[in-house]
This record gives sequence, C-alpha cells and structure tokens, in this order.
Amino acid sequence: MPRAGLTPDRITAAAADLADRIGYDALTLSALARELGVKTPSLYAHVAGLDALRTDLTRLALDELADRAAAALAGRSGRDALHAFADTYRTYAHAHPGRYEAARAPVTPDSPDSPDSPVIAAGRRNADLTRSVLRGYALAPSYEVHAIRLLGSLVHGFASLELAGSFAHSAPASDESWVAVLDALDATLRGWPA
Amino acid sequence: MPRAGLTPDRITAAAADLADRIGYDALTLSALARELGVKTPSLYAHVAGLDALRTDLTRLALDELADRAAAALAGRSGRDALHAFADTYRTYAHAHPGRYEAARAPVTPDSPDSPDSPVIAAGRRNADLTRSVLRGYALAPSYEVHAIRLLGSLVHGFASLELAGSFAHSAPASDESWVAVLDALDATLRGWPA
DNA sequence: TACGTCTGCCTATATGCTTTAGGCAAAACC
DNA sequence: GGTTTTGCCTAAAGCATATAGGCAGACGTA
Repeated sequence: MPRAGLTPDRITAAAADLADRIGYDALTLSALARELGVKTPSLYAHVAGLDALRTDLTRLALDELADRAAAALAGRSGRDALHAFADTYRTYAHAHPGRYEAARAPVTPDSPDSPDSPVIAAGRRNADLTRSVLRGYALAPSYEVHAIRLLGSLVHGFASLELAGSFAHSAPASDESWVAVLDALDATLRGWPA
Repeated sequence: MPRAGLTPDRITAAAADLADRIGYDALTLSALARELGVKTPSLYAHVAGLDALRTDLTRLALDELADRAAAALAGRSGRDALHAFADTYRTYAHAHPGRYEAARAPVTPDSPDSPDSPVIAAGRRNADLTRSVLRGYALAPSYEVHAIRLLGSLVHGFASLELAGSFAHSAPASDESWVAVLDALDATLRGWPA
C-alpha cells in the first residue's frame, strides 16, 4: 500500500482548496480525507482535529491576505492605497470564498491563545496593514480607531453581503457601487480632523 | 406519558432562544429536543428537518428586525431615521446574536423559493425599510442602489465585526466609533447628488 | 544487501447527530 | 363510551468526529 505523503502543510492547502469549492461550513475531515485519497483517521497523525484544521485555515487565509495587501500597498498612499487595499480583500473574497470565511472565523481558543501564536500574529499583520493605509490621511489620534473600524466594517460588510448574494438581485453590478462606496470613504477620511 | 404540546411556532421560538444562548452554528435538533424535554424524532412531526428549522429561524429574525425597524422609523427622517434604523440592527445583534446570524444566513432553496415565501417576504420588508430611510436624503436615482448597499454594508459589517470581538481589543468602546461612523455616513449621503 | 527501528496509513470501534419507519397511547370527536 | 386522529415514542440506518491499536513501507546503519 503506497503512502500518500501527507504533511500538515499539504493537508491545510488541500483543506483551503476544498473549502473554496464546497464552502467553509461544509469542510469536514471526512470530505478532506476523501479528497486526499486517504481514510479519515489518517489525518489525525498530522492535525489535531477539526478545530485545529479550521484554525490552520484561518492562519493560512490571514497570511495570504496580508501578503497580497502588502504587495498591493507597496508604493501607494492616500486614495490609491485605500482602493488597492480594499480591492485586495474583495478580490480575495470572490476568488477564495471558503478561505475568506475562514479568515473571518473567530479562532477557537484551544489554549488561552498565546499572544504570538501563528493565527494571532497573522491577524496582527492585517491590522498593521490597515493602520498603514490610514497613515496617508494623517488623522487626529482620537479618530484613528474610528477610521480603522469604519474601513474594516465597510470592506467586510460589502464583501460579506456580496458573497451572500444580497446585491445580486438589483442592477447595476456591484462593481459600480464598490467604487462609489470607496470614494465616499476616501472623502470621509479626508474630511475627518487631521 | 403526558404530551409536550409542541407546535411549529413554539419550536421555532425555542430554537431562537437556544441559538442566542449557544450560537447559531451550535443549534442542533438534538440540543433543541433536549431543551424542550422531548426526543429528537418527535420534532419531525412539526418541522421538516434542520434546514427547515434554520429557514424558519431566518424568517423569525427578519420579521422581528423589520418590526423593530418599522417602529423605530415611525415619525423620523434624515439623520434621526438613519441612526434609529442602524441602532435597531446593532442592538438586535447584541441582544440576539444567534437570531442575528440566522437573519444573515443565506436561505437554503428547498424549492426554487417561491417569490412570496415567508422568508423572502420578510427579507423584502427589511429591504423596503432600508429604502424608506433613504427617502430623507432625496438621492439621485442612480445613487440609490449605492446608498442601500453602503448602508447595508456598514451596518452589517460593524455589527458583524463587533460580535466577532474584533473591536474588543482596543479603546475606546465601540459605541463611540458607532456614532462617528453613522455621522460620517449621514454626511456622505447628504453630499451625494440629489 | 540485510537488519532493525520508526512512522504513516490502515481497520475497528465508540459516540453523537440527522433522518425515516412504525408503534402505542393520549386527545378529540361524535 | 367507542372510534378516529395525532403526538410522541422506540428502533435503526447513515455519516461525522475521534481514539486505539496493528501492519507494512521507508529509513538508518553496517
């Protein structure tokens, strides 16, 4: 009986692809094992269980998002940076809905999450990038948190409703609304106290 | 053996309470049956299955949201209406996280959802109320859809991230950001072409 | 190449959830 | 009070997570 060559990384990668295809909620160890041509219990030699797999997936997605956002932000600032940053998340959500949902999933605290666990670190990378986008607006310190929350809410809310199909039943295509919304956000941030 | 007096409505109501307590995803027919002091198969006389229960829950939540939003909007317009409307959703999300998630859950199409199914109708009620909030801003027709999507994205995004705990790790409390964000939204809408 | 160890993937099994089938007794009706 | 209806039950199948233990392929050593 030949060996399948499983590793934690290959398993997480396969889980990410599968989640994109069948949905984050439908991701099961059974389905993943089938996908990998392996029996379910074999996976337990490499991942601690379903919760651990989900956490790994969250970390993978957050890291991929941070990588792309960092690349998109390179050399940009102000409105350009804002659009590039927001587009990164929206595009990723469309291309990888399962991963995106994983990125948004609250991490199940297997231990009182050590402050430098890989998931936490990946989350912080994204938060830091968000802050760097706002540097272009030179906001008053008291408005910085509001701006972070506004940006996060808008991008996540739009992508989330779009994925759920809430925008699909009325014209025009959501791309048009997306620019309008981002421009409004840019105007708001430029209008806030500096 | 005395009867439990189950009805579809009592079951849905109990499911809503349970979902608020243990989370929408953790809601199972087993747990619900335990809650009601009944064996799991007994529920099948009143609901078609787990998917049907979830759909019922979505309808319940959407109807409750529409009821509250309608009451909050009575006699208000403009900025007042905007705040009252948005507060309704955010408050509901805090008080009933399980129901709120149910409201947001995409409905599983058991049949090609008849256009006047109760869930669809409940969804439309909420959409209509959203539009009525925007009447106070007298927007140009081409901007109406953008405004609906902007409002929806912002409210849902903020509530969703807040529920997930994304705002809990930094000061100040999110209430402060909430008003700042809503005022910015109000300013944006007043600035859009009328 | 041959031996010994390690380890990857297997089968077997326990538990929990969804769902269907069929039985029995409490309610409801006349 | 007898009959019908109906609500809740037990029994059981199918699939999921998860653990325990076995067997053979891969690897190190000589």
